[in-house]
Amino acid sequence: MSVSVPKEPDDTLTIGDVVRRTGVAASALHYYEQLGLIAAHRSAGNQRRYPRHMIRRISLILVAKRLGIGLADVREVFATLPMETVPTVRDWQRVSRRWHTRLEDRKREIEQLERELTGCIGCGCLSMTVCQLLNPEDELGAQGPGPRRLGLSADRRVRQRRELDVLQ
Amino acid sequence: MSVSVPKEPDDTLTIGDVVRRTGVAASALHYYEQLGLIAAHRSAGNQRRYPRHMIRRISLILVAKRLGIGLADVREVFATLPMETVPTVRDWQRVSRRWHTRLEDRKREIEQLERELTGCIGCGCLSMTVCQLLNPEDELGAQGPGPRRLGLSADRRVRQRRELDVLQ
DNA sequence: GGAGGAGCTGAAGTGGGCTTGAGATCAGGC
DNA sequence: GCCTGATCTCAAGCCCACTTCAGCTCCTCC
Repeated sequence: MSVSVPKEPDDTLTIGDVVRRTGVAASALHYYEQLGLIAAHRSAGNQRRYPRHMIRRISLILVAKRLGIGLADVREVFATLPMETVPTVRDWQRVSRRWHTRLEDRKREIEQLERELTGCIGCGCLSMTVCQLLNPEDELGAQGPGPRRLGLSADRRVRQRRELDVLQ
Repeated sequence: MSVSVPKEPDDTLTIGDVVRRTGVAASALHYYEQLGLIAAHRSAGNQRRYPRHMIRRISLILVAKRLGIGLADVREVFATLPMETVPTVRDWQRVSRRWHTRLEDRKREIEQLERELTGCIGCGCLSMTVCQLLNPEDELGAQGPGPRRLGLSADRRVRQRRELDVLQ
């Protein structure tokens, strides 16, 4: 805003520049701005002018997407990062460690599923004897009226949390 | 339909039974039916009556969900399974192997990300020297006008399909 | 035979992460 | 000064996997 640094033309990027450099569509950038994930100064004619370091924020958003992290969560993390300046190495380490943990959780989840699935291939699960994946109806029925569910709720995000609950 | 087996009351399940046994909401079952993933006979009063083996299909849908597989893909796989009878061990092995492959792909993806992220934590990426994750703008800029993107497509589903395309 | 819970249909709503469209303004090269 | 392409805003639309709702019928038990 009232930064004393004079804005030279090379100092900032137009939205088109950012689109070309990141591959993120202008409409997505608008959307991220709406969510408060990124910000831009405006030209005299009300056009967005991005400081160069904003590219890094956008890169982080893209990383988060690859990690399967929702924008709401990204927002939370970004709330701790400076919007007007380049984040420090410490900032980045904090974020990347946090996301690394997430990643490991997801990996553990997948490995669990993999074990179950591998077991199933071997055991010929359709006989429904000891399969963990295809929870047999008969056992369910035999367990009485208590609703022993398969433990999978509707929403993906909720589901992931549940599985984490189970695994930890 | 014109199956000669007499329908004894115990032979089929009401939608409520299925809900209790699988934990899947009735509305979701309606939806799956709409998509052709499951089917039910109807009572004289137009109520759904599920053959017992339909529980297995539903279990498979739940497994697919845990694997992050979309219903469209499930549908594709289900097209090769018998709707009116219990699938064979071979059928199940085919499906589970297919999904197992998927799972491994996803795991490899995560491991790749993990490596990148770990590397980044160590290298202090904010200096933007050799980071694979935070693709430095300067390098991009130095590479000339060619749109060297970050290589991350918009949609998760599209991305998954892309990966399949690449891997198969 | 009556009460009340279970089930039916079709349409609309939800949420995340955007895209598309309309209609207008801005920026920069000739 | 003009033309063209870039950009602006706001609203609406889209896809997926469901859920919710309204208004009605069915089934079971007493």
